[in-house]
Amino acid sequence: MGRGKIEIKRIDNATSRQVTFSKRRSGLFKKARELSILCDAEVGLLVFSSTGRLYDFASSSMKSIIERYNETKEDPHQTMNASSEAKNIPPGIGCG
Amino acid sequence: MGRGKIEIKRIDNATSRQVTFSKRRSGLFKKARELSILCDAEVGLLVFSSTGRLYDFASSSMKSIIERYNETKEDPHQTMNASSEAKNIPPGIGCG
DNA sequence: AACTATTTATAAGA
DNA sequence: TTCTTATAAATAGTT
Repeated sequence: MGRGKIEIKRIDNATSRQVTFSKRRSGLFKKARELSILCDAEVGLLVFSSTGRLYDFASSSMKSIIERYNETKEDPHQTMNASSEAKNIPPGIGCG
Repeated sequence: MGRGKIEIKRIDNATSRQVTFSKRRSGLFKKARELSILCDAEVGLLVFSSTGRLYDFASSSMKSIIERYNETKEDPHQTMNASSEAKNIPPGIGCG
């Protein structure tokens, strides 16, 4: 979205990269917040800039979200999950 | 962005909420990935739907991102951080 | 930091 | 739930 289309590849110019990081980070966090509110979802977002600074957002508390993540990973049964690492079939959807 | 503007508040209708969740989740993950590539950032995103399903994205490995997060929280010195929970002053920006 | 021309995302609807 | 379309938002390049 902008004056021109861009390729999704690392921005070489450090200044442009910093400016884009600032703009897109802002947009990403806004959307993470909106998703959590609109859809009643629990969202945790962690971003480390290339200079090592941390930016985070958590709809509840990051600690509880990470704990829930770890529990879900240990016990995939409790709620079933569809992570990008362990693809699976949604429970009760399309399995009538 | 759509046929009409919407308020950012929980969507009551369960079906609409599910549809919106699906669309926006997709957009959020796409942008998380783009930010990590364009700006050479380390990004971790955790989303639990209201039905308890987990969706995640990690530009490297979620484990390492969580560890880095915990380390940064324990030792705010190593790189300084600007989390939403602990506001602070950006190092070397706007300071003289 | 502000400004817009454009590209994207997406709310409704089919 | 996938596809389409009108419109709202995000943002790339510029100032």
